[in-house]
Amino acid sequence: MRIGYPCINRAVGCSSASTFRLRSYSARRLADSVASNLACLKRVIEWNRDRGIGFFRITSDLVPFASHPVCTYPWQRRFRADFERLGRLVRRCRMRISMHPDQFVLINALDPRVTRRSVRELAYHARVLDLMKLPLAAKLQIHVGGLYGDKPAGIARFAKNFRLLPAPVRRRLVIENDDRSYTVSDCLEVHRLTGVPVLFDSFHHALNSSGQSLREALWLCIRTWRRRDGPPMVDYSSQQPGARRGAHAEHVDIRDFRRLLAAAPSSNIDIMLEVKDKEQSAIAALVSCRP
DNA sequence: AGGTGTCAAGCGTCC
DNA sequence: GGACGCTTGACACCT
Repeated sequence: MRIGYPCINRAVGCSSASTFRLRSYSARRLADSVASNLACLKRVIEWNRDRGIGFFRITSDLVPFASHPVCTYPWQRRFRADFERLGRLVRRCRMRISMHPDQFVLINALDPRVTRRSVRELAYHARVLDLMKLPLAAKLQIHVGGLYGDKPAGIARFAKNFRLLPAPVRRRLVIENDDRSYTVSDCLEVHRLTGVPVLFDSFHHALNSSGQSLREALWLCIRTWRRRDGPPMVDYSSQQPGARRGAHAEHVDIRDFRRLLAAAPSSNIDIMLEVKDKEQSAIAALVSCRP
């Protein structure tokens, strides 16, 4: 089992997500940002490796505006060697990598222009993982998408558009149950139609349940992962006491976290802690698992 | 140097 | 119809 955290490391003292405003776009600005982001990403991966953290989500801001028409800079060619070096580092320490394109990415949008932009954005994410030469176990996780007042139609549209995705995207894509629209059962239906693995989010399941117990939902999702997809990924977070329902906790609640571990059928899963203090909670969770 | 309004993209919810 | 939240953090302009 590997434990990880998303995107930002507050301890290492640099950011791999530095960006700028669209108005300030220039080839120079982009190249400088990417160079600085990649240098920081290397430091973060080494930081994780040295502390036994084997799972990490790379920020979508690694290459700012990568899928925007304004970005004509050949960043893939310019930074090819840097991506390859990073990929070698990741593979050497057997680290698991994921990415999570943000809420604007909708495979099942009603507006075909939105879907088109989403595919471009997904292609950028897949390109990053491909440039690093990471195995297919390095995944892109998204939600099923918009509801538009008709869930069965939303699921059908996802399944239809999934088949049209470029292969580099399709083979890395996984879907995650979300906190208000598509439940674990809905995601399992999408899996039945498309074969796409389901990433179980324990907090979202608690907020937007389809009736299964934690254990049952976890097992059902785990079964959707094939060997080539790598160990099933799971997102974990908990409610911040006193905050808005759905607000992520400041720090991991170790007792709650252990409930998730106890529900798992084996240790062959990778768990991402979506907690505000990021690497600190990952370390705390790791320590709690040690005998 | 420090304060703060605002930032590419879309949905659903609440007012 | 508009503000807000979503993995929010940090950019960029203001004083």
